[in-house]
Amino acid sequence: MYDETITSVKKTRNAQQKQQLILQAALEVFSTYGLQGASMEQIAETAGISKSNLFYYFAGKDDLYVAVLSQVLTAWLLPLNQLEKEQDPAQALGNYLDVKFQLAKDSPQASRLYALEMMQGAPYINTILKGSLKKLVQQKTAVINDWIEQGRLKPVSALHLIIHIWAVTQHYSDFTVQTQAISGKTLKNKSFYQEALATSKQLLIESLIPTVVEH
Amino acid sequence: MYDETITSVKKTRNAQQKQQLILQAALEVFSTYGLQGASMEQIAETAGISKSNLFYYFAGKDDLYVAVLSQVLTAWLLPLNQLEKEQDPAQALGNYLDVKFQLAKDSPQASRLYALEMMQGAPYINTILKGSLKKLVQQKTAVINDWIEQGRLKPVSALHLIIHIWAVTQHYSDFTVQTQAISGKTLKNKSFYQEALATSKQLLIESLIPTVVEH
DNA sequence: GTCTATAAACAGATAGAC
DNA sequence: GTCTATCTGTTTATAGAC
Repeated sequence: MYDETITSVKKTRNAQQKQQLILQAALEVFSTYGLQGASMEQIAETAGISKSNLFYYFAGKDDLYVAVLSQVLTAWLLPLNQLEKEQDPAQALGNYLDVKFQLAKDSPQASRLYALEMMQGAPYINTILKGSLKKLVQQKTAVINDWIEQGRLKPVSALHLIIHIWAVTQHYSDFTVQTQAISGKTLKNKSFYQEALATSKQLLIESLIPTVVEH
Repeated sequence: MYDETITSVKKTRNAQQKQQLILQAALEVFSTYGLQGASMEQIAETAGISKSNLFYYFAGKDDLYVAVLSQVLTAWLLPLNQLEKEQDPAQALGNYLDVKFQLAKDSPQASRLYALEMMQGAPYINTILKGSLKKLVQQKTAVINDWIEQGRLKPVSALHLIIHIWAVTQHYSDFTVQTQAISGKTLKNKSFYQEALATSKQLLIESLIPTVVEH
């Protein structure tokens, strides 16, 4: 009886660990070759298991893809939740840029997978985009517009400001090869990282902070 | 004799037209599914010809891909050449943004193909990036730095400014689905196009134009 | 849970008739 | 130049032994 319990707990733990192992391997392969370009064999190999064993854990290629994509999507959209109108605009937006740049540097695979899914028309997450993401963006553009009305931020299109932040962070992550080719550096280089982040803050945030006029 | 000449001219013309037709179809399919995800069958189908006929015009999948990619690469990097230090900074940079936004709107497939190639490590054009693109960027960062030294532009990292412009234009093109999902609009919508472009100019260019101080 | 073997479909590419 | 037929390898997915 004791043994059974212990064994079953162990198995559950192993199963969960193995699932995470598979998801990690799948992220690696899917983010490199895309959904169509990736093969289950390659994913199994990367995870260090057999192909048929992989099919034991996930019913099919699509199932596995959706599982990986869901994880990425959550991590990707979470940081925007932090923006609140009670905060100082420069601080809040600066913090958001910080977090997004961190993600761009530390999770290039997640970034690429997200981009690949978007570029193929987001067939698996279109409903989520039109649902919770749209709602989230509406809330946060309201926050930014609030700042503008209070004179704490210069007039700017809130929607396009958010898009610009997404564009830049996504680009530094997804176009590493191009950046590396023309500059020899990537976000992994500390001074390059600081320079990129500083330029983003200068252009996308500081330029929007009203200059206090003394009387 | 007359007939032969006419026939051969016709055939040449047809062959060229057909090659262009194939390249167009290939761009469509490659940009949607990526190199690995695309199939020669699908490309042939899109072009309205048989698979074996496609193999008559292009030796293999890679050959066709490189042909398409070369066309895109040329169109993609050409506009940057226009930047010259004799120009007015606001005008020159504004014009560059105009052209890049036009491309983003009118050539979403080329944009996507370029992005896909980058995201997969640019295996087919890495040498070009490290060669002529790097050289081009060095020339143009020099132009921007010249403007800054002359006090015609506020201090900013020239390299990262260029990267920011690339990031934004690429994003509006490649992430159309996301933009559409959250706003209901794309660059095809005139007012949305104007708003996006205006915001980019505000953040990436106008914020860098020195305010003339009267004495 | 994990393996070997294999089915079934599909992909890139070629041969050869017309 | 274009077609049909086909070869060859790869891919998703399953059956069944252990």
